[in-house]
Amino acid sequence: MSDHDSESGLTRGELARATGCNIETIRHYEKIGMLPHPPRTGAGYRIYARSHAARLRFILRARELGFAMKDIRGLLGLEDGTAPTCADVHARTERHLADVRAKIDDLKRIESVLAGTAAKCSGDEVPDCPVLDAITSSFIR
Amino acid sequence: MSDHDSESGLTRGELARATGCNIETIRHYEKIGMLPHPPRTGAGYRIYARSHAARLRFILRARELGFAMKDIRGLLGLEDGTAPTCADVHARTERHLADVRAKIDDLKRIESVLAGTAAKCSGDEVPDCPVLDAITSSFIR
DNA sequence: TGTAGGGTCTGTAGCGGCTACAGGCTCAAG
DNA sequence: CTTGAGCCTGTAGCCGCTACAGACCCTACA
Repeated sequence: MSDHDSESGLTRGELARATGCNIETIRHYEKIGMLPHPPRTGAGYRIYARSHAARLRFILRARELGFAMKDIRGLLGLEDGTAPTCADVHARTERHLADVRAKIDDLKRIESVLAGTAAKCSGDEVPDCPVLDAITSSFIR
Repeated sequence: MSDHDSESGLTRGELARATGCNIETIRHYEKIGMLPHPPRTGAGYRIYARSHAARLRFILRARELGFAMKDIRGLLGLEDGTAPTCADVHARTERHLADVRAKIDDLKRIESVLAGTAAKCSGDEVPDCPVLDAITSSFIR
């Protein structure tokens, strides 16, 4: 590109490759305000700086950690426009941690039901199956 | 309703209450073929029999167990139109069980990251936060 | 200098799995 | 006969992307 001077910015595709993010997702995050509008070349190409890459990586890792989009917004200070305090972050993290633990418990219950019924299953070529019976009659929680 | 004779069928609302399912979801499941088209009254009201209720409960419980929609279709014999054999069900269940276990592992990793960083957090009214640092620099898996 | 091929731009539509209307009919109770 | 609840239909919206189509632009090579 015409103004790709030395080690300056990244194109959208380069940012995508650098972060492992889908290229379209970058545009999406910009549209919903998770990423700031980057400057553009004369021809309209987006040019991303290190700060954009850092922010995108932050979002992707928070996502990996299972934070909901609105929590990520909060962590980024996008809700009220001010950087969150450590106390804010702590509260949000504790809440999310509780959710994660609850989900682990749910899944463990599910696991035991599945493991228990699957073990009873003959694996035969018959239509009568203990797993189906278990789904038909078992209650979770 | 005019033909609500003794212990015959349920209306959509009654089925919803009887199963705990959202009333609109019932129509949705019919539309996507998870529930058969029920007979109708002269005025066009759906009338559900015991078999419909049983099938809907099956779907809801399979959903609680975390089965994906296409697996539920399989368990219901909707994929090839024939009742699944015990072997089919077993295979599907084992696959799902593996997914569940993988998800539990993921969440446990997430839990330990969150718990570890949250513990370091002062909870002060400052903007500098170890949780944010952790998200910025930690890699999952 | 021309051209081929990649990359990027925009807007819009689609995914799954529901959920929530609006606007009209029908039913049962008072 | 009226009132209010329930049901009918179709359609639109939700989230968080993802995938186009059709146009433009940039680089490399002949």
